[in-house]
Amino acid sequence: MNDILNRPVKSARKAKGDGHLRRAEILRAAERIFVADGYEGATIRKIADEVGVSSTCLYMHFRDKDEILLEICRAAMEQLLEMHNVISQRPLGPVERVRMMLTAYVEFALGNPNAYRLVFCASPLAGSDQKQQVTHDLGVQCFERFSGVVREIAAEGRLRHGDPRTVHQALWAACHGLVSLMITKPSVDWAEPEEITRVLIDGLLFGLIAD
Amino acid sequence: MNDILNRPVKSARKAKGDGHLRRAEILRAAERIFVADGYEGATIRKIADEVGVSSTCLYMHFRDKDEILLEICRAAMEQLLEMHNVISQRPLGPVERVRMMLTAYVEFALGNPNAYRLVFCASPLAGSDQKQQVTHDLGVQCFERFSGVVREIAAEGRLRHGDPRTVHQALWAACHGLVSLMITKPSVDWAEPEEITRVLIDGLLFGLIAD
Amino acid sequence: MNDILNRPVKSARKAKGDGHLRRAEILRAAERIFVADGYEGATIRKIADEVGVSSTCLYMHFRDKDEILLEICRAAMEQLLEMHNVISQRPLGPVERVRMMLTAYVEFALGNPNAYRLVFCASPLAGSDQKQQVTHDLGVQCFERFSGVVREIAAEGRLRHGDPRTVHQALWAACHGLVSLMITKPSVDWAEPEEITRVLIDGLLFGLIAD
Amino acid sequence: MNDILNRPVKSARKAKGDGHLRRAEILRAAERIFVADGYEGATIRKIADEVGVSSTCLYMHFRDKDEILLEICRAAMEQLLEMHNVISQRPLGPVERVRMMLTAYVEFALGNPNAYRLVFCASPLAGSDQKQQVTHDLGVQCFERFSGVVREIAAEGRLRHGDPRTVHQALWAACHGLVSLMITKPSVDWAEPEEITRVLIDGLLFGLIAD
DNA sequence: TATGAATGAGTCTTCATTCAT
DNA sequence: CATGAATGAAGACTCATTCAT
Repeated sequence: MNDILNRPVKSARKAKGDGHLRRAEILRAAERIFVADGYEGATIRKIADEVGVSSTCLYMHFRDKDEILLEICRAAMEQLLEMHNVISQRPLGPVERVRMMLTAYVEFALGNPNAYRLVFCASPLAGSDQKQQVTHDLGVQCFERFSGVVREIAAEGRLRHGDPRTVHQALWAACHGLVSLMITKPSVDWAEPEEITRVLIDGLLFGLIAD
Repeated sequence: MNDILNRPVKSARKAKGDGHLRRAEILRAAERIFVADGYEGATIRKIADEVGVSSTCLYMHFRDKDEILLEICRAAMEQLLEMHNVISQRPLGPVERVRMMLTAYVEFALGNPNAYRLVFCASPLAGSDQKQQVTHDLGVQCFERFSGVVREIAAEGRLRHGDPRTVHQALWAACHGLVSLMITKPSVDWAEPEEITRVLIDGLLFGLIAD
Repeated sequence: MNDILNRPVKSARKAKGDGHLRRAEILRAAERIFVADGYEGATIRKIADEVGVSSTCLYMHFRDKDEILLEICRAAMEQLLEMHNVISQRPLGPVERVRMMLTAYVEFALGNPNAYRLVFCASPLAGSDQKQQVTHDLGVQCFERFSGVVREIAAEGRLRHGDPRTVHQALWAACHGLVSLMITKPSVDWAEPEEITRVLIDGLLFGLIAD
Repeated sequence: MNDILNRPVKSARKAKGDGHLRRAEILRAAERIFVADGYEGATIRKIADEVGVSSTCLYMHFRDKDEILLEICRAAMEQLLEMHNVISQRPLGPVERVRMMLTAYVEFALGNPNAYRLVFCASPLAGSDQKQQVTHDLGVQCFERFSGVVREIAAEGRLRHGDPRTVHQALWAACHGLVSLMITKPSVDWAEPEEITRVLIDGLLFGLIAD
């Protein structure tokens, strides 16, 4: 599959690295499978095969299946949160910051479709309590980042309709819709991502926020 | 060996009717389970028990599990399409018709969350080819309904930004985002459905379409 | 393995009987395996193989592994209890009844070593709560049968040492010891079962009960 | 290839001593676990964790799991045999020596319930050949200790019933029954251990041996 | 002497599906 | 039209054991 044949074969067993690497390798494989086959389809065996190790081996690095998938989410979401932190501290007007945040959100999601889906598209009905709790928390945490800046705008009396919470949720939802559809319906003849993102966000901000 | 043929057929279990009714009955039961437990949770056994027949019996009416769930989707989507048809023929301006369509779309999705999810949130990569094809077709068909009316608006030169396709996709995506988030994140403290729907759609239309 | 080749082969699947028989057949096979390999060694697969069916098939007749083993115990213990009931109602003196009961107990155990072991030799630490409860209840129920008749003897003032409970427990324990050792240590050069049973019981009764 | 010999042995983990001590340490840990969780519950991992070393390490001191557990039994049984040796050499009448031996046997078993169980309650059919052989030998060896003294009594013509072998086996069996029941049925409302032991042994000796 | 990493065989259980009647 | 009985493939997970260092 890769250039394994060129490396000096030291043993029948894999001896790739020292633990830390193997863990990361499993996470990458799990993410690929999860992306391709969904949560239920991402079985321990498939992941193990993809890595090229035994199923048992996964249990040396993760307590159980959930821990693997959850770890994927956590890692991805942290990036998103960090991006929002950076934007928050820029010396810009609130509308501009919201625009940047939403744009970053869309870009992030399109660049990390798998993790995005696990956190934002998975049914809350399915899966263990633990999983629910973690994905829910991640989602909410992320969502809350928009909250402050929208309230700033509201404080300036610039909301055309609705209260801050409603506007905040509507903005988030619209962006989520764009990315989730583009991810799950790739066969649709979508407009250029940047173009449609701009149209959607500009339209929304123009429609909801007064000068 | 088995004198069952001589006994007056008076099934202890069910004597509902012949065939057509049974099929519908299965669909209703399957929908209930599917709504309650999601796709993976809707096992053949559960459905059969809910109907009160043997698992084998389901296979007399449907080829396999997918066919059952897909049939549920098809039925649901037909309602949505029909609603759009009705709206299309109303003697109203195009913007008004778009507003009604989007509103109806959101209401429909919130009222049929599981069918909606199967069609619009499931990964297109997962599942059987048949399922993929069907859900994809249903989704696209539904999406196309918006297309005409947006082009009408564009023909009147009223689009503030973007070409008709982009606007059309943005509108759809925004509504999809609202419903899919409300469905998958019920624990979020959502604004009133009607209020947020109105804010989102009005904001979008105001932002994207000029008078 | 057996004369299966001579029977008219009707189908690749087994079609032995109508459910009731299969259940009994599984119980018999499970008992054989359990006897040979102990509780942990009696795996679902081994039992299924012994019966000649798939593992899955066992789950059509029993909820889980415990239910199988427990059913074996229950059935066996009922025989023992019934024997004691019969003896209780004989018009004999209490010492004679106790002697018969103990003798019957030993004979039963030697004739049903497997079930006996599951109920009386299995560690109370191992296994599910359900299993513990059931085997414990069976054991206690059985043990209690001796209780009444020993109290009768005590009421006649004929106990040489100890209170009724102590004597009762000592009698039971001694018989249990005999059978459990004969079962678990077959390689010991045991005296004739009837002879040693008689010597033990007569010795005990003589030693503990005055004329 | 391995310069470990040149390094100053100063294990970061444990520097308890060299080999002999570690072996003993493992045995103690294994016994704790074995006592708490039974044979099947005493996994290699648990034992290793209890000691604070890796699982692999156990294999440097013992061939396999059985060897560990067997060693525990052997050690325990040696104590019992030693006790019997001491009693044998006391200048007492044979009946008195038998009484002391049986009492010591019961006390020992109640004090070492899990070792006792492994040797005397485990099915001889289950488990590896090695284990069978060892536990069997231990059991028999222990059993034989009673033999001589009972023959002494018989030589004095004091057996009320049965031949020496039968009486010998009956005595042993009764004591085994008491301890094995008390061990496996702790929830029974047992009489005081000393009281019931005395009643059982005195009753038996009185019933089987004439003055 | 000890380890971290890995394995293969095995555990129970559940699922969609099919056969013979 | 419907069933009871059965199946094979797969699920997650655990165990004793063994490499290479």
